[in-house]
Amino acid sequence: MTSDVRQDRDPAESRACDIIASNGLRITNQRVALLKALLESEDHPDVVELYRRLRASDASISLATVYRNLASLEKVGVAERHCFEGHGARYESTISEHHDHIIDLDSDEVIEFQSEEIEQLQQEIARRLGYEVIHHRLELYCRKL
Amino acid sequence: MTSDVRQDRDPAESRACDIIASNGLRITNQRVALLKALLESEDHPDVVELYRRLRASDASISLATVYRNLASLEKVGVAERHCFEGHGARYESTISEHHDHIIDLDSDEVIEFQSEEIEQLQQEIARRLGYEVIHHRLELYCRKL
DNA sequence: ACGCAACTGCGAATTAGTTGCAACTGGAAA
DNA sequence: TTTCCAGTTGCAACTAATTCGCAGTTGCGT
Repeated sequence: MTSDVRQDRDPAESRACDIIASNGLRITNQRVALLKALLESEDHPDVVELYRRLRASDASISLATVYRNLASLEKVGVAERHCFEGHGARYESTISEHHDHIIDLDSDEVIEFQSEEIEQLQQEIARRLGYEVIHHRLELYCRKL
Repeated sequence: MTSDVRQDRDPAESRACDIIASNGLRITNQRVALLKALLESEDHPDVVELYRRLRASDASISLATVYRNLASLEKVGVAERHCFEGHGARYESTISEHHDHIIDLDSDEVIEFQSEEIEQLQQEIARRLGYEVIHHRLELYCRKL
């Protein structure tokens, strides 16, 4: 191999690799390439789009590997799968801050937002019903004003 | 036909039929049977489960018809499709009050709740970002306390 | 350097949902 | 009520999305 997988310049990448490794998964070239692709993505790419981007630098990576690694990264909590209405599965890394999504119904654009206030209300509601929130998912389907 | 489709005893059913008809869709036996199945469901059945329930009273209904009618009912706003994590598509009728969902991660049970406060916060956040909320989706993945 | 379980590419298989088509049927108009 | 036809249906074939088996490869602990 010509590139050394362990050169973790990006702190987010290094952090993610620690999580991956500490879950007993190996740091493979394909895995790291996928991780990088996710970390670099400003958008919320679907599986085939990620596959396309990865093939740009590694023509031999297979779609099955992309699927398998997305599942692995999701399992250890490094990636998140979204299934917005009317679309297939889309992914993003979860290394940055947690956020929820606004989906522009006209342009399909996805905008991220955070609200500590909503998160607290969610926990309060759950607690009132005898539950603890492990994670959540909030999608606002919107149109421009 | 032995049963008259127009005998709308249930006001919810009758209301839904009005919406369906006013959207140019026909009130067919299969459609009404599906609607009834959804209105009667306390749970959030998936497509095959609905198919199973419908076949109990009409052995000739086809899975394709169930798929097509679920899409129709969703399009006119009478049914809602959910895609909770780790599960396939599940449906419920939207004739009753709007609500969001708590998903019990251990039992897969789904609990419904409402929060006017959260809804208002959502609208406020969207407005601040230049958007109007058309509809939304909030899922709390929880464990019992 | 060694050994082996984890991982990978490939293509076949599976699952979920859609579609073409000929026959059927609501329901509006006559 | 009768007619008429676009909307609807069952069936089977089909597509898209995802998973799986397998043989060969490769991280990485020792």
